[in-house]
Amino acid sequence: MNGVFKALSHPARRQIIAMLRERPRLSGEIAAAFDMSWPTITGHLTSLKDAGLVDAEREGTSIRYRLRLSALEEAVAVLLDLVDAAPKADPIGDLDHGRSD
Amino acid sequence: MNGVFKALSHPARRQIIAMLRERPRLSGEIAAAFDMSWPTITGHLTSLKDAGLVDAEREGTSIRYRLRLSALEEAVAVLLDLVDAAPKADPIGDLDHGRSD
DNA sequence: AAGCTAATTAGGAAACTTCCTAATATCAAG
DNA sequence: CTTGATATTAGGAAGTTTCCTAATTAGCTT
Repeated sequence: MNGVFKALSHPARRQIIAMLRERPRLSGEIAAAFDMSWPTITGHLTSLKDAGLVDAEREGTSIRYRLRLSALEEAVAVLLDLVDAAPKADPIGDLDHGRSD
Repeated sequence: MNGVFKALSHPARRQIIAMLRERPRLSGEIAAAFDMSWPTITGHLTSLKDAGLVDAEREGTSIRYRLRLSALEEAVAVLLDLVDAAPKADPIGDLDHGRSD
C-alpha cells in the first residue's frame, strides 16, 4: 500500500496508468509513447506491477499490460480517508462517479 | 502536483497528515509522536509545506502546523480521474475495462 | 543580557531512484 | 537451429531521499 503511493509519485508512471486506463497495451506500445529507453519503461512497468497497479500477460512474443483498477481504487479510498475520515463503512455516495453499467 | 504525490509517498508524512486531520499541532507534538529525531520531522514537515499540503504559523516560541485540506482534495481528484475518466479531458471513451469487484 | 525552551539549518553518511547502454531471454517462423 | 522481433535483466553513473548529530536561530522570561 505504501508501494502504491511510491508508484504514483513518478509522472511517467502516472502517465502509463493514464494510457492503460484507456485500454491494455503492449510493452513496446508504451515504450514508444515516451522519450525514454525501453529498459527504463520496463523498470517503471515493474514498479507498477510490484505495487499491484498493473498485471502483465504474455501474448506471443509480446507482453500485454493491463490496469488493475481495484488497486487504484484502494489508493483513492486511503486518500479519501485522509481527507475526511468517513466513507469507508458508511456509503454516503456523495462522490457519485457512478457510470451507467 | 507531482510534489503532492511525492509527499504522500512516505509513510511518516501520511501519518503526519493523519495527525493534522484531527487538529492543528505544534512541531514538537508531532516530533514526539515519532521514533525519529526532531530535525528529521522538521524535514518531513518542510516537504509537506513545499507540496502545499500544510501551512505553518508561528505561535510564541512554537510553530503550529495545520492541514490544507484543499491540496489533499486535489490529489484525490487527480486519482479519481485516473480511476475513472472524469469530465475533463479527451473523450476517447470506448473503454471496456469492465469492473468486476 | 543570560538562560531556557522550541524549532530549524548545516553537513554528511547510507540507501534508494532514475536512467542509460550492453547483454540476454523468449517466442515465432523459416 | 538460425534469424528477427519483443521484451527483460545486468551493471553502473548521477542524482535524490532519508536520517542522524551538532550548531544555530527565535522568542520568552528573568
